[in-house]
Amino acid sequence: MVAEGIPGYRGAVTEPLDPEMFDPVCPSDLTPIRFGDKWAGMIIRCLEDGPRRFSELRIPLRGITAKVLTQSLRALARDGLIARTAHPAQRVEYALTPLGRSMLEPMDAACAWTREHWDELIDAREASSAAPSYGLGRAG
Amino acid sequence: MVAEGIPGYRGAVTEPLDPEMFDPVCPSDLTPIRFGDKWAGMIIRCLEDGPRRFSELRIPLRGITAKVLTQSLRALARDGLIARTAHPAQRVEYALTPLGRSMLEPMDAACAWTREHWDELIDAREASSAAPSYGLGRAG
DNA sequence: CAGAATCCGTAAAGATACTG
DNA sequence: CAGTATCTTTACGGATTCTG
Repeated sequence: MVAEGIPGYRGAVTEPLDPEMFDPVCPSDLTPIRFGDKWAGMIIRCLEDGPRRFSELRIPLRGITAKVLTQSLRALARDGLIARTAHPAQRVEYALTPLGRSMLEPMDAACAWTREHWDELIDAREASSAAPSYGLGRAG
Repeated sequence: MVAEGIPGYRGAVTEPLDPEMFDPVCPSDLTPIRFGDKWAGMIIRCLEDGPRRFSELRIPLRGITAKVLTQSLRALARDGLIARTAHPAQRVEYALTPLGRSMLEPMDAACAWTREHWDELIDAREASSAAPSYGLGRAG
């Protein structure tokens, strides 16, 4: 298809984009690499080694307020990624569900990618901050 | 170590969380599964099959304004994930760089996870909307 | 301790009009 | 076509105070 190409077009000849490719409100498309809110990933990571208490979570999540932490925990619980358990005496714990734990795999893949390409990312940023043309290219 | 455990604690005995585990401003920790802004992932996905024009990108990105698309494209270019090329006659194309293309791998992993667990996610949401207790558990 | 309720500032996003 | 400029709206997160 599109065998003839487009007049004057020298790039790759590709199919037009599907206008509905992001239409169904489906996270597998909508959030290709963006699960949850700002804190979700970090919370999941904090629960990796076992259940944690509310106050315990606030330590590495530097400066997160109780409100925001509560909101994030609730959102994760709503999606079945974590479970809340109230023990006697003001003790509440949060733990990964099997579903939540399974999320560690794609998370690790994302972290590995960032580590692998960290230098390239830094270099790109430095290059673009040096030249305020942020990578504007001109085709001759 | 923590061999004795915590008095009255019946869960898993785990090391305390490292207070500095998210301290270095390093995306590999900070953004375990959250690259870029709201649109970054979708833009990367749109460029998977080859270069695309500005207007072309606006189609599947339903309703994105020129301003927001410009901002997102600029941010991606700044990080070296996409390249901008201005062809003659008001024709500007955006294409994945090798670095940007390499991001498709972790993105695919994330998408695959979501597809695999889609039903569980839906079920969890329905269960929590049915019972407004959003998964509050009580330990006996 | 584990939140809930309220107020507030910023920043992201959207609408609209305009430009080379 | 590919943006820019400006204004308005909204969402997000933070600070503070209060409660069982």
